[in-house]
Amino acid sequence: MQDVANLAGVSRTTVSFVINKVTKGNIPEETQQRVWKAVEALNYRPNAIARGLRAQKTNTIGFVTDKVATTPFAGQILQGAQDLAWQHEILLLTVNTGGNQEIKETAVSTLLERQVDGIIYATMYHRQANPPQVIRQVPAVLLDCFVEDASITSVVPDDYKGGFEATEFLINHGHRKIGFACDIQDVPAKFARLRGFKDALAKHQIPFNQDYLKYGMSTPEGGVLAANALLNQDDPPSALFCYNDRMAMGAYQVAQELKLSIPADLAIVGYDNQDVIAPYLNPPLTTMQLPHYEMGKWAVEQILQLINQADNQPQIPIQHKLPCPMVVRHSV
Amino acid sequence: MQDVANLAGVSRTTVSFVINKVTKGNIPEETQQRVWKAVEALNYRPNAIARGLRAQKTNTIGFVTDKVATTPFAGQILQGAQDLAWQHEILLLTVNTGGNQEIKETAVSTLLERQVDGIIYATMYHRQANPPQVIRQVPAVLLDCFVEDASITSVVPDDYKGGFEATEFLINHGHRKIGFACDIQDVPAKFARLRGFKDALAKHQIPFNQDYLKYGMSTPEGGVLAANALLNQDDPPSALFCYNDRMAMGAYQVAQELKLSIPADLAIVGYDNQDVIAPYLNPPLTTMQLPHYEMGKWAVEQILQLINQADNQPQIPIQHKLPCPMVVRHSV
DNA sequence: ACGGTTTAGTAACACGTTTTAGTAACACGA
DNA sequence: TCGTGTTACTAAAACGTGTTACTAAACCGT
Repeated sequence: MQDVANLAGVSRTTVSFVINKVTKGNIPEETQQRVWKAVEALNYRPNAIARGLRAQKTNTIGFVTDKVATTPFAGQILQGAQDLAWQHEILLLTVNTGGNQEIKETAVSTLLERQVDGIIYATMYHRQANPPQVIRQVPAVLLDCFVEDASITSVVPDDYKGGFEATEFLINHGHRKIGFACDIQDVPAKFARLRGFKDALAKHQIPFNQDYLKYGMSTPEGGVLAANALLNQDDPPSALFCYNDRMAMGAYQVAQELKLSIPADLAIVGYDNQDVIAPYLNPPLTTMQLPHYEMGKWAVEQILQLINQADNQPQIPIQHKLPCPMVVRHSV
Repeated sequence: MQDVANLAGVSRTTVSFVINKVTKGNIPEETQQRVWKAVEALNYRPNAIARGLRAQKTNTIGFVTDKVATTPFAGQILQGAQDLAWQHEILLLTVNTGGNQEIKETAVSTLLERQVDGIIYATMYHRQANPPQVIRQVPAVLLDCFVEDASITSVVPDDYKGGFEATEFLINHGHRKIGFACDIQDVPAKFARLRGFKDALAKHQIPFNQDYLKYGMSTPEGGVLAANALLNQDDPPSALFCYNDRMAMGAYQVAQELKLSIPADLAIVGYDNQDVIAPYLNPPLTTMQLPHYEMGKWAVEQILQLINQADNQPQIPIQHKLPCPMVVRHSV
């Protein structure tokens, strides 16, 4: 910067004013030109580290994930977060913990050492989480997870509404006998989707039938299991709502074995809109899309708000839900 | 830091010596204890930004990707890079450009402004790339891509060897009539795998048959196209090597339509080991795994080496290839 | 007692910015 | 001629570290 100042024949202060477009510096156009020429000539690039030290603000957001590799959704979350951050000239410092509790703690500490302006704490499926306490020292948003006492702003998919709409979609296509191939694990998404399922039935005066609710692991194998249980009974359902696309994949297999044609003999709706599965099943699967990209964006948006009002008295933390839009293909 | 010094009754210098374990400071054990107590009591956390400014080293590596969301591989690359970086207390500053050339330029500039110690430039499939020139101002490694003149260190999958081994695996299982469902696009991976395919045939004195080489897009639809062309001819192949798992998925569909049972009537080998496809096809697909995780690790390893010898005269850039291990399932 | 060495520590500068407070030079009106 | 206001600019103090060069005291061997 001193070199630029020398070349332009001004002081460092003036260079700073010009570069940062500080108008109250009152720098005439002609001088500004001189400075820019010098910047150009010397290929000068301001040092963001020094700037961060002085400004006490690094334009960096920490992004903590549990498992990034084992899920195809991570990329979408990250992309949403980055796209919005980029617009505000903010970069993401990413750490993933592999679910290891100790690493979680040190990850957040490390990010704080690096003076990030905020932290996004993301999990790869909708669940309750226990982020380290130190995360509260800085604006934070939980993504795809939440804390029990709702004391930290969080954003998750609206699984209830998704379950409701998926079911209603089947009803609106004339189905009355609708089975639910449900995840056997106790996760928030399961309970919400199941409630949505039941409420949609109730809304249309369809009694809930316990025989139309079967469980399996949230894998293709689990889908085979649940679909077999659902379809191999007297008076089987004519439509299946599957907890996720992988279970739906299993249901497709069962349908094929039973010589049921989709959607003529059996309608199927999945969940997740997993991009390597749903479009490539035969026929392509109608499913509910998880708003990963949108959650990423929302989280950054919210962090920015929190940062910009950080000095004011703390707002009460928002618990936000984003809708899961339906992707209609050909399985209904 | 001053507060810690006051509480421990020493100077800032001493605190710095203790925290950084600078032995030539000659600080006796007892004083060190006092300092650590004070650090603990005040919950002091060193400011990595200030440290970075002073040390002219930020322990940060920039990670530039083209498209992270549209591929399930991104997570594995990132994970590999992060795992190794974390061991060295280095964090990753990630930017993804969406393939936009202008964003590429500013992305690298932004990273340089932030004084990253090195830059990894990753693409999501093996190809030639044109990273911005400014990337050369700092240790850099290309991941899954390369520049024409080999002037930047790079790491890519060994597609030739992968194609060779996949083909030889089929030969060793008794197949002589082996078809290749090949990508129609001109990408480096295609040429390398095809060369591997031909060389494996040659090694075993099997003449290359032009009718056993058919093209299609690298999608399930493309797989259907190529597999149909390969199988609907007189004397069709008894085994198929597919350019990737998605094309293999299409081949499975064709096999089903032709009532060919896999692997009895038709053996299939894929490529990529895409985790939501390969294990869930019926039967599970034998395929070549792309070394994404390993490439991530290798890139960081290499960057660290480059950083630690940055003052010496420049080494000649390495062009590294990592093997694609075979994942044997039940399609052969 | 004395010179030299070790021990235990500190003062002060440097890293590259931003920003506050201030100053010369000049214009203008009375 | 003087006071006031504006314009164009700068000196210097932060921001929080790491490190070099230095010192005062204690110790040691002769």
